[in-house]
Amino acid sequence: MDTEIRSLNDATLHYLDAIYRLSEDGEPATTNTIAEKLGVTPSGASIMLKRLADRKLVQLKPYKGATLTPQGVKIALRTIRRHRLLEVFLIQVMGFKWHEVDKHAHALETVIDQEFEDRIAAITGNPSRCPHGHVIPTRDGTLPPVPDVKLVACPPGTSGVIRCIDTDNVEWLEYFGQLGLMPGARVTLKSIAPYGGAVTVSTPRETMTLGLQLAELILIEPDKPAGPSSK
Amino acid sequence: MDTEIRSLNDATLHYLDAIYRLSEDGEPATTNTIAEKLGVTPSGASIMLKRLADRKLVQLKPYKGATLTPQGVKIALRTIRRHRLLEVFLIQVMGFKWHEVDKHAHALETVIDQEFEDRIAAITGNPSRCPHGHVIPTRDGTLPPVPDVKLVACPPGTSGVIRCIDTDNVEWLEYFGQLGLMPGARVTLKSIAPYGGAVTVSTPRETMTLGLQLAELILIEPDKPAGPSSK
DNA sequence: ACTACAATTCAACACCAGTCAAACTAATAG
DNA sequence: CTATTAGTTTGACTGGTGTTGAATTGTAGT
Repeated sequence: MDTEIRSLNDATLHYLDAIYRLSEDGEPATTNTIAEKLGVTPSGASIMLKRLADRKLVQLKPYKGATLTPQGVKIALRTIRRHRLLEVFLIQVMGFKWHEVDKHAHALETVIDQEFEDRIAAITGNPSRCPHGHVIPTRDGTLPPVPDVKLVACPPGTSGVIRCIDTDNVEWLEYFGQLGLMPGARVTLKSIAPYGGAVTVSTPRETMTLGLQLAELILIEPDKPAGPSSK
Repeated sequence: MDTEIRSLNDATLHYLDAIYRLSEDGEPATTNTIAEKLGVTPSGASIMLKRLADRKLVQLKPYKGATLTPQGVKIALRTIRRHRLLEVFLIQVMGFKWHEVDKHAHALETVIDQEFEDRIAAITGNPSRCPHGHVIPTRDGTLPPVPDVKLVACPPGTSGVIRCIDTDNVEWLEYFGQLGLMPGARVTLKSIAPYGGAVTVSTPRETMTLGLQLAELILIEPDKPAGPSSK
């Protein structure tokens, strides 16, 4: 192994993690959003970003935001792998609820070592996704692509299987859980009211209505059409 | 709960832990031994001790060593509880070997919270001792007394059950494990050669000879004499 | 009582991660 | 094209934990 030994302390890892997640959409992560996510002031984040840039972990365009360097990505993915494996472990082995695991995983992700990571992976059966459905990076630092699509981007009538509930908000997760909307559940999109209106979805058991903000968090794998029907 | 919130960071907890363990014999912990245990220079430890004294966590007699205040003891015992519970968990649930768990427990002991501690305690069945036999402090911060005595302090011929292997030395633990000398095992003290010589002990399976340094680490609960034989 | 030595503390400094308040962009509105 | 403003950076400082090296203290030996 190599990309390891240089003072990768807690703070550094949390910054890289945050930057990675904020720039998943392709846009650089801004100082403000990073600061908010980490609970520090923008000035603090700004200083820290400069330090990370000095260490070649992020590429910094002043006043424009930060993106990770390949080095930074590698380290971030390792932390994210540990976070997500820990989440699986905390539910499978320790009996936590799916809305409780994020904070524990966050605390643990920077203190476990490779040996511990490997052990968790083995015990949990090398899962490919975390309990919320996020893909777990592989040990060698790659992130397998997935066919997930936003439920609300599908035409009404679409059915499929939920693959991910894309949030770490505790209350929302608990709510989704109560509704039975979690990875593995079958859903059908009934309708989307226009202009940010309510979204109606049904599971085999019930039909329910969600605000768009929540509905947008649902990622599904749509059913394959029965045959090779074109058009 | 109360004794909690004031910046009890990593370093503080590790110091209190170290001081507690070094002063278990009644003697104050010296600056040098603390420094050595924590891997810092004596000057660093000295400074830190003063700070801990300012916070009323240790009582400091300059040039003479440090002992914990009741406050400090309480916090130290909580950390030690977490450490030892983690050790049990790491073996029982995660399948680590008994000589591997100390370092992992050390890394984790300062980051888990009360909820996590309670969960581990529940999963492991509220054990009263760690895998090496050290007593686990109770949740309310008391340390139940135990009847352990040093094997080498017993007269030759004494039989009993090993209750504790009192070291965290990885190699030694591994060696003890290979010999089957671990808590729960029956042993009989055969002989102790004078002037720090070899100690011969036997288990139901075999007879073996240990250096005094190792033999001193074995704590047993001697068999009760068959009846109320006086003398 | 004096000396020698080890243990300890002190002084000065360094590093990291943060704060607040002030200065500075970059983009937008008029 | 300037004025405003939201977002960002800088400067000066703080708190926490360390280091090195010099000064100090305690203790044991003669």
